[in-house]
Amino acid sequence: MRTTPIIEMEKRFDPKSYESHWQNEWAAKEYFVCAVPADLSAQGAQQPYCIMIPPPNITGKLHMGHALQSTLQDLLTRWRRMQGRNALWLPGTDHAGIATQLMVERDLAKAGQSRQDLGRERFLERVWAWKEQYQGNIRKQLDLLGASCDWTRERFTLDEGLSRAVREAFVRLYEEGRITRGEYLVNWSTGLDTAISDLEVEMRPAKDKLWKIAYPIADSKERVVVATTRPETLLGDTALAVHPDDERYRHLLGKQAVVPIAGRLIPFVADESVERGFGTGVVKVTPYHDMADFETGRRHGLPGIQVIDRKGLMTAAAGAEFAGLDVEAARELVLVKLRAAGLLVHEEDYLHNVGFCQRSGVRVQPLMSTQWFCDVSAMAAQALAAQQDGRLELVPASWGKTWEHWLQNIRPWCISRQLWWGHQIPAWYDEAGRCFVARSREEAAAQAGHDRLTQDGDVLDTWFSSALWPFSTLGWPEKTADLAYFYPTSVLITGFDILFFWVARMAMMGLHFTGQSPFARVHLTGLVRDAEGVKMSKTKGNVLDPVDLVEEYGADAVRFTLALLDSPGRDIPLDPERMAGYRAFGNKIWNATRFALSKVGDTQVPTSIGYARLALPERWILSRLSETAASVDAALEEFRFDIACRDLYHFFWSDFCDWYIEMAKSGLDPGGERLLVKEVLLLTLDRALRLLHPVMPFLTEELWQKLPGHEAIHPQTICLSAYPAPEAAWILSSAETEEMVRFRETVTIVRNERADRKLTHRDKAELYLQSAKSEVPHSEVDAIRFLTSESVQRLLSSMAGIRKVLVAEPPPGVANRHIRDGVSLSVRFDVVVEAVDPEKLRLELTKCEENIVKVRARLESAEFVAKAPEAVIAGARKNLETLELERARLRAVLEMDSQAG
RNA sequence: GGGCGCUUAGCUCAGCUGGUUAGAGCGCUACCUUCACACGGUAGAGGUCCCCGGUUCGAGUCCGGGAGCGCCUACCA
Repeated sequence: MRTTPIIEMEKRFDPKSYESHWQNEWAAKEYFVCAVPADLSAQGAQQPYCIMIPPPNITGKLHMGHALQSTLQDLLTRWRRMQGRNALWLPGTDHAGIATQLMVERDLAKAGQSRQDLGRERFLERVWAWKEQYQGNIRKQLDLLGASCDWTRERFTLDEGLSRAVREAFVRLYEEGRITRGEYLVNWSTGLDTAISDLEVEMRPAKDKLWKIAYPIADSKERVVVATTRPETLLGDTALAVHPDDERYRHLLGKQAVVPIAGRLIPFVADESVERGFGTGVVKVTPYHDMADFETGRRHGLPGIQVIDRKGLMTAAAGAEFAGLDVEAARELVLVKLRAAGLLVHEEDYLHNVGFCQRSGVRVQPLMSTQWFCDVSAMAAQALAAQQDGRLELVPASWGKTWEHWLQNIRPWCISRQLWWGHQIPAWYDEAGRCFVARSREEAAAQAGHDRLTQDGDVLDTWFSSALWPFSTLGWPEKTADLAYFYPTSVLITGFDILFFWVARMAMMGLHFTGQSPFARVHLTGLVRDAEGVKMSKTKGNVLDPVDLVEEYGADAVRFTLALLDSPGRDIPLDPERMAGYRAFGNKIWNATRFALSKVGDTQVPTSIGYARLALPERWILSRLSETAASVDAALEEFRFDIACRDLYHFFWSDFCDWYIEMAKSGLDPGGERLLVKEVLLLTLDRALRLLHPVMPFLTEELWQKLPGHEAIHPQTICLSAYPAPEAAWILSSAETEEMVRFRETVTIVRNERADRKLTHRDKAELYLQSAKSEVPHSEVDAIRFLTSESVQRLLSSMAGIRKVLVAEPPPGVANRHIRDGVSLSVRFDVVVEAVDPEKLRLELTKCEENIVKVRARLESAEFVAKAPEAVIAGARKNLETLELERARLRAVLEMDSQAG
């Protein structure tokens, strides 16, 4: 027999000492590389499980949101992999059109250059060089977090394969008549010099002014007053609108107004969109510079006049003295002239919502422009139906209404962008201006009958390629084995902030092109905020960097914290203090393992256990282990990562460390050995580490590899070992559960008595037991027999400092008498003890009496007794009994102490 | 204007289909350097569950109304 072996483990764990080692090892051994099974019909063929990473921007750095989502994706992937699924987590990056182009342009600007100086071709070379430089960053950061991606399948949205998918999708949608090219009023960003989609417009309150301007009526002395926030656009007015039922203005219908300054005559139109109560009830209509007016103009067949150009400058159509002025200057000049003409009636401060370009921050300028549009109405109906009939489940389900509302009110998607970095639109024009949409230049030439073609200079909205991500990454439009096997994917995890940008569009495209929802379930996470709940932003300086956090707390603590804080439908306030707490949890796991290894000698991790030979403490921890395995599984099935982590934490720290290891100690002592304690210790530790592995992969691998005989569980790695399943046979019987409760209560009573007297664990005590009633039912005999048994006495000795358990009347002077299930327990300390603080006792007594009143009142209510279920009534009765006994004890202690004092 | 969510201990949050004296982490207090762990142990203090009303034997939990906060959405110029 070996005595205490030397365990070469530090007292404090140090994540840095092993995290990168294991990440390298896992990558080198290709544990996470997935393959389609050769024979899908074979018995025991693995079921696929697939998650597509929401591709981070290629030039980007991972932020806390990525860290959160990656943690959850990895957690699910590792869990399913251990459950035996062929689990693929496919990584990749997004070319992020505008974001990336802006970064490179900013870099160019430092050298005093613009992209136009370089020209399209050389500029794109520059961007590709950037891409090469940054590509590896994302992987490095995911590796740091412990991500178990299959990097052999890494994809990039501008890869040849994905680009082919983009062209294919575009051409098919064009052929179906869903994609069209035309001139419409679009959201124009003068900051980016491109059109943007509705989603990229951010509505923000802006402090403006509301001006009231008088328009003379033609052939009349009358004037009509109009309210506007944009007087400069009156140069492009083509009508004035009033509500059809507005008595004040009915007589004007059919007449004409004179546009101030411009002098043009414009008609009055009656339109129901006009709010009679706002302003004067008369609206100027500028179809080419206002979204609402565009619609009004269409309804009434009004022409439009473009007075502002794509740079935000006034056009010649605005008049010679305005042409070339920017909007602000033009406004001032218009106001000066109106004042001079006596037509400016009123001016007031005005707060209203205005559209800003999300990316560049400038005010969006509605502008007439020729763009490509995708009519998504039919696809939206599909996406809506999929959600409603359950093919696509949103978690939390509360997002359903938002989903419905957006899809029901969807408008055409402007998909062209006046940028260079991205998928160039697969449309070619000949000298005659004819347009040929085709999969390649050759195909377009074949259509045209000649090769004198120029490709459309615009690129597609980045989200167009992202929308194809779940299947373009698997080889679509080819009918690949990957696509057949892994598609549709199992789960999507992403932030609610891109529900429309990305999730809805993937659903639409996926359903349209493959006939299947691209994912069965979508888990939408909240936003990661700072400790005070404030949104992280560079300007506020409260941004936490996942890389820094991993450096400080270790990846496992970061992961555990993020997963634990992910409660459904809630944002995540991230306090680094909290991470320190879960780093301590890592240390706890480390030291529990260290303890076990120092005690088990040559014992190997058992693969099965002789359950019938086990004593109560061993049975109890196996029962808790089994319950935990069940609850963690159930929680993960529902994406309740918070519950899963809490249960694991509680099981490991409270059940395993605080109770089981303490109980195991006496069972390991020479002379008092219980059967199979070492085996159970190792078995529990092995399974606990495996249960924890999906959320804390590094620590668990490091420790699991140290367990003697772990190779029998899996020859190589915990990553591929089986996830522990609940064992129904290990659940304690109710009689055994009662015994365990009794034992724990007894320990707590003794500890309380000791603490009340400010004694230390060195002050030993005797425990006196008696039946509390004159007649002694069986259960109490059992209870006393249990508490006086040798094994329990040994446990009470090591855990509660009880020297001896006696069945006898406590000696005089011992007033404390706790009654539990008909057994009275009194603790007598060896040392002369101080009286318990009477103030505290009186407080307890008061509380106790209040409760007695409450419970008694309930039991005396006839209705309660008549209508409440049996169990609840019995519970209340028992409760009352316990409270009354407690009251008696407190009174006795108080009385005795007062006599003594 | 429409929709959604939140309001529970000093802080950040759990509380499933209503059922004993409402929980966790951190923080706080007291005692303990006990041979796995001071990133520890034991014990403890701390809450009119936002307000009002209703249903019920019983409401943090269900229903109605209100207040405050947050987010999404929207053609009152």
